[in-house]
Amino acid sequence: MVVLVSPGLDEARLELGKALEARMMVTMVANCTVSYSGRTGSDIGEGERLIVLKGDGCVLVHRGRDYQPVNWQPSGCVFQTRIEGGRLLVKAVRPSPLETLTIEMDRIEFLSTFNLKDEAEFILHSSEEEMQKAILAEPDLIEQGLRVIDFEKKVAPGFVDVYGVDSQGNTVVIEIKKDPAGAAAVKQLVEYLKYLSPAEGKKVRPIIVAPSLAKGVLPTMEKMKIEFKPLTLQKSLETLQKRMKSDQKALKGWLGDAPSEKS
Amino acid sequence: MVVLVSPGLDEARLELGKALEARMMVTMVANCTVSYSGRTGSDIGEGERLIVLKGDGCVLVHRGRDYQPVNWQPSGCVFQTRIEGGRLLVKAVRPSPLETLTIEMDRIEFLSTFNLKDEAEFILHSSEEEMQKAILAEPDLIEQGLRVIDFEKKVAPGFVDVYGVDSQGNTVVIEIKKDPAGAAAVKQLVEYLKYLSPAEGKKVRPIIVAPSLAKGVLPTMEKMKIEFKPLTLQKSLETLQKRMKSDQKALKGWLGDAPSEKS
DNA sequence: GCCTAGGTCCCGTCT
DNA sequence: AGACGGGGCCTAGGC
Repeated sequence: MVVLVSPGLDEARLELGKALEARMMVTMVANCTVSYSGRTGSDIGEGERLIVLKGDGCVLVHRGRDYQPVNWQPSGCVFQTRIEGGRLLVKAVRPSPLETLTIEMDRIEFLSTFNLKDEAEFILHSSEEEMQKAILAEPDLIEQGLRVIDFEKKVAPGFVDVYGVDSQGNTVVIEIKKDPAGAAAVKQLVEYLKYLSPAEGKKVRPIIVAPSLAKGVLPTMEKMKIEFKPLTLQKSLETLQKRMKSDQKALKGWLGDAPSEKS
Repeated sequence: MVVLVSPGLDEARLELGKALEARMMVTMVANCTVSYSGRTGSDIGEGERLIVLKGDGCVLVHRGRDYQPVNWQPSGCVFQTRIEGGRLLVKAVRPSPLETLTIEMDRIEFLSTFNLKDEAEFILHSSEEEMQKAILAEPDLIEQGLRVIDFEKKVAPGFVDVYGVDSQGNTVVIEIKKDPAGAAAVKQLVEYLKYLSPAEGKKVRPIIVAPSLAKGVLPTMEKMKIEFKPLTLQKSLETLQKRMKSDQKALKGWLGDAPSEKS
């Protein structure tokens, strides 16, 4: 770890180069201008900003406010540094699509480099995927007798979340949303319908599964005969939890209560 | 500006509190766990991360790699700090939607606080808007004789980018895309067509203006009789540039070559 | 490489 | 407030 307060440009460039070489993270606070050129272009004049360069080749330039960086570059960039006209220039070039971020610093308040030890796994509890898992594990969440045939099924250009048949032999097409389902969700489902046919003498039943419906969509849904089945993340998680417990119990039974091996 | 290297928890909490009170930016590097609870939930175990807290109440927790923060909170949060069980806890609570981010640090490598002076304006040279401006300034970019009547014209489900008449009196409806136009662009344009009628004995001519077309859309476009006019952002910018120069020349002429005032 | 869809998307804008 | 669309969106998964 290196911490420099108000380093000279040469000193800063030296540490910066060493750190980038070693794939370390660098944070700087500097008075700078930033310009971007690529898919579009941008410019911002002089100001003090926090600059973060990571070992995987991404860049963040943050102002004193706002969640979003004012300029950035995603992972995979090649860095160059050089001193020119009394300024420290840092270029981050992304090869594809070709994009260039250029930071020109004339006064560096502060520079530090770190090697962050972090092997932890990130666990996100629940999203659409959890709802899908719950439906696959327990189709009765939607309705009794539903059998799931496929999921993430490819139709024309897109993917049906869950695809199955109901107890009457009708085709069931489910679009899952974790947030209140709006017009976009309905449109998506309607689009899929064009490419799906029911069995002989049967119907296709499009169903939106979501915690609730946005306000304007009811008329369209009625017109298109789309059904709505409320399901929350909460409920999905509970279902999966229960399922896991009963699976464990079943496993115990199979193994005669012996503790299972660890992988 | 304050810079502390390996501060104790109490010292860190003191500086943190002072900085947050003063709406300054704080950056820390610490061994920590982070948990989030709100629209969904997440957890991550022990690891060293870069933590940024800004004066407008947003938080970023960055790992050693990846462009995106592993955890975050947008602007508008209320911060709380406290020491508990040998750890420094920082909570960032967002009132609506109610979400809580909790960072528990047990070893702080580094803490710094800054007051960033930055009044610069951010200028994005970009995108659809420049292309639209270019077309409005020079309709001949699309075809000779085109007259623009309106832009961002409201029709039932959205806004028509540019709306005009061609030299034959046909209605022209233009959808602009800065990227290769895909199925979505075609669909959007088709949607608008339902709500637009041509003049007596005339046609409605839908035109997609984009640098190129995505691969699958040609059949649909032919079927729907949608025209394609290639236009790049580059070309648009050149046109606007030229336009600006000629405007300046005209202005100079008006002012008798006097240098224009600075605002 | 392109295309599709999701995200704790974030963000502005309008009703 | 909710709803809708755009973003240099980013990112993951298929093909």
